[in-house]
Amino acid sequence: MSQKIFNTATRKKEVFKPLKEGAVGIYVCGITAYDVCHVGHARAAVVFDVVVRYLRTRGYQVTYVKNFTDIDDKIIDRANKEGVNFTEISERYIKLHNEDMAALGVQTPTVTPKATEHMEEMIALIGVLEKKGYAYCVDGDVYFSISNYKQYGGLSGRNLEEMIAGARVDVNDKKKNPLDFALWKKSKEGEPSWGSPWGKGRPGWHIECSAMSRRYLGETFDIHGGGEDLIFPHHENEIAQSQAATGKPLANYWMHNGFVKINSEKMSKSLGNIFPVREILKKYHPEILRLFMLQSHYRSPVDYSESSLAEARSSLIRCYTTLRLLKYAQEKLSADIMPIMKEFSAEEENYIGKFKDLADKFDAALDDDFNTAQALGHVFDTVRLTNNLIADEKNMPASNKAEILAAAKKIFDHFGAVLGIFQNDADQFFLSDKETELRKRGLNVEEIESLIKKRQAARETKDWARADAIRKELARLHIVLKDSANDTSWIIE
RNA sequence: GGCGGCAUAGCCAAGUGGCUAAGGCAGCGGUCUGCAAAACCGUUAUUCCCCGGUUCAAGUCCGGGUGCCGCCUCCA
Repeated sequence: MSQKIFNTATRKKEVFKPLKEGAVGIYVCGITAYDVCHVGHARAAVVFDVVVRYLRTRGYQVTYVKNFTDIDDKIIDRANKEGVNFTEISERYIKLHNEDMAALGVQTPTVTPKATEHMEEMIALIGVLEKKGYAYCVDGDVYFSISNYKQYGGLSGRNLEEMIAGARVDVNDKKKNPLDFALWKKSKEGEPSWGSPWGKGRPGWHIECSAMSRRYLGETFDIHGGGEDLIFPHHENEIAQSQAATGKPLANYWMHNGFVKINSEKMSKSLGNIFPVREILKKYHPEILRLFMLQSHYRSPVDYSESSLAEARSSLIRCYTTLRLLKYAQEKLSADIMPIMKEFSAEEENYIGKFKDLADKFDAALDDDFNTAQALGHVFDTVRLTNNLIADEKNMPASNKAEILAAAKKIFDHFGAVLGIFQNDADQFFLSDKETELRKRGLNVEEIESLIKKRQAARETKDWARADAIRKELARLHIVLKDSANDTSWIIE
């Protein structure tokens, strides 16, 4: 089956055809480095991480470019507030961004260019636009002239009259048209600046993406992505700049991820509901956050709340419980001596066929515009099938069993590699989850363990009343016990 | 005011013309267990916001209505 992508430019799902057979160039707008990353950044990062991971498992050679805006008004503001150089701000937040992304299991893009390191390219590009009559300089500022670029508005589906009628664009006497946007901004006294043919200044926001995508991916590349808020004006402006300069399409497919809402409200500074990634990760395992986001389609809005993360946690625990059972079953088996290989029974063939079928369906879901929600449905079906298998395996010859378990493991590895989950050893996951939950609830491990020991002693003397009393006591702390032949394990719910 | 999106069970969420409307969470009944937990089996939407229409056939297409949301200003 072929890859399909919903293209914002046409508002349709299209069959993906890369410019170069077997290779994909993708550019995603990264962060402006002036504050720590929040859930919204995390979603965009995870969405495109999965896109790139999946395309790679499909055999594409992917060049993934994600930029850092490291010079911008907000960065300068912050630097002024703290009384430090702007580079100190941008470097600090780039570093924190990288830590957050690593924690989320987001793979590092192929190239992560910074705006300040591409001044020459930007200035050259502005020069071309000026020469071709698409840009004009007023008093040290350079603006892109919308009226000279007839296709303006193509991506967002707006026309000039409508936008002017919208009349919410800022008033600036220097601009010929209120929708014209800055390519180059004259610097004020004391502001960071770079020399240019138009005098000292710094680049406008949009030009960096045009310059850097061109440098690393060429004049036309396959996929351009970002958050849906970037459609207008950022991506519209990028298209105008790049296409006016080259006369060629900028990108063939435009992908935009939906927003993260917080308890059904828009996340915004004024509402004070910004959730930084690092705060969330103190309370939840990173894969929980990933799973939560991947359970919705990437273009839909997703509503972040404590309860939805708690639900995602239960779902992930379901998966890791099975992964752990699978691991134990395999370990137990490898300790046994392998008898001679037998033919598969009809029942065993049935398992193998079903696993194969689920793996195919998983890929088909991702082929269809990266439908991770549907793909996860198949992951959970695989969990159930694996549980069935583990319950059934007693009747199977060891060698056949080993083969089927290995097939199941391989499928989970594939799911995990694409979605960036199941990347922990199962026991490790439960350990880490337990630590997080204990910290969150301020519970003490020693106390719990000591109660469990007392209960164990009571059980040995068959003092069920006492054992149950302790179980009840722990249940009040949301601790659920699981008894096995000779010990008791526990988990926090 | 302009442009766009969404509305599916108690909650979250796939499905965009055709077999029994995925999956997760929560709940209930059962198997297992000293009791539990996990797992498994069964169960929880005669119906997809409302009203019309197209069609042999609609959650899925078209028209109208209602409600919610996003963008148009920096924003993932």
